[in-house]
Amino acid sequence: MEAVMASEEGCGELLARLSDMGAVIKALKRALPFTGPHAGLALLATLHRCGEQRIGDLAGLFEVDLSVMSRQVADLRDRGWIERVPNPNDGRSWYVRLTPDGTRVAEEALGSVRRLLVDTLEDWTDDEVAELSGLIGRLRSSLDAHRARAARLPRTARTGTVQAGTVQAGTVQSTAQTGTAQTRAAQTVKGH
Amino acid sequence: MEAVMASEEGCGELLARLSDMGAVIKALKRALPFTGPHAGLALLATLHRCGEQRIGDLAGLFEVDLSVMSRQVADLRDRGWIERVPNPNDGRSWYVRLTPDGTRVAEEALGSVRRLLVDTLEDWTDDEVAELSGLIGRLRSSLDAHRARAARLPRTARTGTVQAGTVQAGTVQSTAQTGTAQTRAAQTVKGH
DNA sequence: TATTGTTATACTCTATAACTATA
DNA sequence: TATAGTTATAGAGTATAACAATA
Repeated sequence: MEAVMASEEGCGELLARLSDMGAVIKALKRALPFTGPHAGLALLATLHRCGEQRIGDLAGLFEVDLSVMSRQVADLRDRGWIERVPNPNDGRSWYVRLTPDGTRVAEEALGSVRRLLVDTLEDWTDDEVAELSGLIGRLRSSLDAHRARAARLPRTARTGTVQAGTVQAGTVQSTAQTGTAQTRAAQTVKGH
Repeated sequence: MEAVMASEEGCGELLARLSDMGAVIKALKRALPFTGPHAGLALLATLHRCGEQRIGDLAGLFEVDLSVMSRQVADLRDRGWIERVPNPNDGRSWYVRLTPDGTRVAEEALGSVRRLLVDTLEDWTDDEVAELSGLIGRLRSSLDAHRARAARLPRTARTGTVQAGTVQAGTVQSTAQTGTAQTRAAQTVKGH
């Protein structure tokens, strides 16, 4: 046993901290003056950050069932904050993107939380914040990679729903971070 | 503007990662073979780690309303995993602690997630895991401190419910980590 | 009068299953 | 036959408010 690998002790401590993290997220949500479903705000934020996405990919990104994302999208559409555009390459799927109204709402709400966070982290350096962001990002990558591994090897073949959505989620994040989003033109409709 | 303080850019990035963290937590919960309410497992874990606690303190620790914690405690009590003991110093409040059955359930479930985490973090060093744990813990401390600041200064006095619960939460965690938990003897009952 | 905890009620988020439409 | 998405339904989890008991 070398001392380098992640130990059960270390992971036990991390587990306890994940509970803290859940509490922090809850507290931030509560402090947020946002007139709408809070789950929807996270969706707006992602669309604002990463550009238009397919509903299934968004479901994978947020680790929720496709039906849940479908409902959230419908809700935000009713509020006029997002719109669906047909996928020219596949008549079954849709791309979802912010409307101008949705962009405004997203920017206002995000600005508000961001300022709250800046105030909260008054004694943090930007490097420390970036370090935390980086480690969380890596945690998610590790999780996705682990599930990809588990999906390749194990007990006979699976349908692949979960893994596909999840692995794609990581991809979406990465491309979005490097600015590749907002590709794919709109129309060429078909049915819908 | 020095370059050290936490910037809006850095906090915006962290915000996006918090969403990732929410997804990770959801995924871990789902992967968990636990026959019971998942919110309850977090509660068992805390009692196992920190020893007996008052219901109100647990509510603050998890950032939920007292009524929510009361219901969760009742549920776990119905399952025989926790029990309440009267607080000899205050007839209104109760301490909650694991039963032997609850201890077993908690250890089994926690061991399972811990092993999953060890597998997932196969390319992390123990130091990196500790670094992430530390930063998350500090994030929570900063949030609590910020709310304590906000509660001291602002718009007239408040009742203090939120702050009290929250600040105490931090205290509970710290003492527990240094092994001070499991203090306070049981009985001397009164009414109940 | 304030605080600890419980209970009733309602609302949000979520998953499962059955369905439609397209590939 | 498989996949993308929708809808119906049910189950967690949560907050608000009204309540009881103790400080």
